Amino acid sequence: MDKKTKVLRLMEFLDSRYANAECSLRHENPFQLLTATILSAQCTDARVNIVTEELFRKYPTPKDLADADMEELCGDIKPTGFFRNKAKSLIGMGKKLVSNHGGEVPGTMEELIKIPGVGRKTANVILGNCFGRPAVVVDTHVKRIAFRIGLTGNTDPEKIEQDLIKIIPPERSAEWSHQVILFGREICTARAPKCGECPVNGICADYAARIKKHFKP
DNA sequence: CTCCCGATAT
DNA sequence: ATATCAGGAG
Repeated sequence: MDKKTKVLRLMEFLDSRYANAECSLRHENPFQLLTATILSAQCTDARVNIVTEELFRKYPTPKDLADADMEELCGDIKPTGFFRNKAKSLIGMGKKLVSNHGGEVPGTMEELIKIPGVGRKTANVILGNCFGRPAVVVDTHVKRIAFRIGLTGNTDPEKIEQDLIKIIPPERSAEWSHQVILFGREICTARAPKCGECPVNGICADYAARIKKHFKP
């Protein structure tokens, strides 16, 4: 089965199961989403949302983050893990927005990835959710699922992004990313994927390999 | 490539 | 006990 057929069937399933999928990081503006996304590295969205509830009250603007005390900010975000790296990133991000972008979140990939703590994944979250731009978000779930199904043979996130851009309709790429992430949390999990109850196991290269391995004549 | 790191599920 | 969670920097 070719990739385009797989993507078509996958999207059909995703639309039926996860209609109107939205960003699961709680936010009210681009600055808040950027903050939450930086915190979301190797951490569940649910935990980020717990932390940001208070964080957004304490640091409502980029300037507030720019002026934040390092030790205090570490304490504020500690439950999300990697807190020293993330605190440094958030302060650097605040300073960058104030000094280079008039306190606003920029809307291009080129500018976004120059911000401390922001790589292509985080940049695509912002472009897709705040600017309505085509954006395939290659996070741990998208990476795992694209590889399992056989939509890519690459393991490098940027190459996976390039592979997916060719086969996902641009106007739907942002929502597609959300849907795949929900699918990854619920069914196609990293540790023990629920292949038996997976509605799209028929298009999955990894599932086919598992079946073949278990079936020994 | 390694390091960063707390919380949760398995 | 260990793998994993909306990764990025050096």
